[in-house]
Amino acid sequence: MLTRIMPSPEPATAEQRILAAIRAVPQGQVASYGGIARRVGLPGRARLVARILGGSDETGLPWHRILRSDGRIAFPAGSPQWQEQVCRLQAEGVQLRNGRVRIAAETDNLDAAVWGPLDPL
DNA sequence: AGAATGACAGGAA
DNA sequence: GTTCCTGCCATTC
Repeated sequence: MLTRIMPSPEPATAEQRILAAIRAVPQGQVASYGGIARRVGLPGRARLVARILGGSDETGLPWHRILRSDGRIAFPAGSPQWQEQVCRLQAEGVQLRNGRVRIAAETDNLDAAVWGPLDPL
């Protein structure tokens, strides 16, 4: 049989891969929209990640661990969603300062700070 | 088909 | 350090 053929490196749709990458972010850790996009082989599609995230109603999806590239929460400061995200992050021990994640001085890269040396970003 | 919009990113001021 | 402006992609009017 030729069943062993698995030509496509990406098993699912872009949406599937993106959601999977988001689910993979461990508790107490965060990642950026652009970083997620890169991890699933979609460089430059940060806004697509945002759209998928907002469109998904999946429960248990760690949407609150996804931040902007500068570590700032994407929602308008003070909005209900913003406050919700702040609460969830703090509950996981993420240090925030004015709705912005405090990043270790050593790593200026948000994703590297938390995801560690997984792969080059 | 062209214009506007959005849970973005990066560089300039 | 911050704010502002421009570039990008995909979707919706």
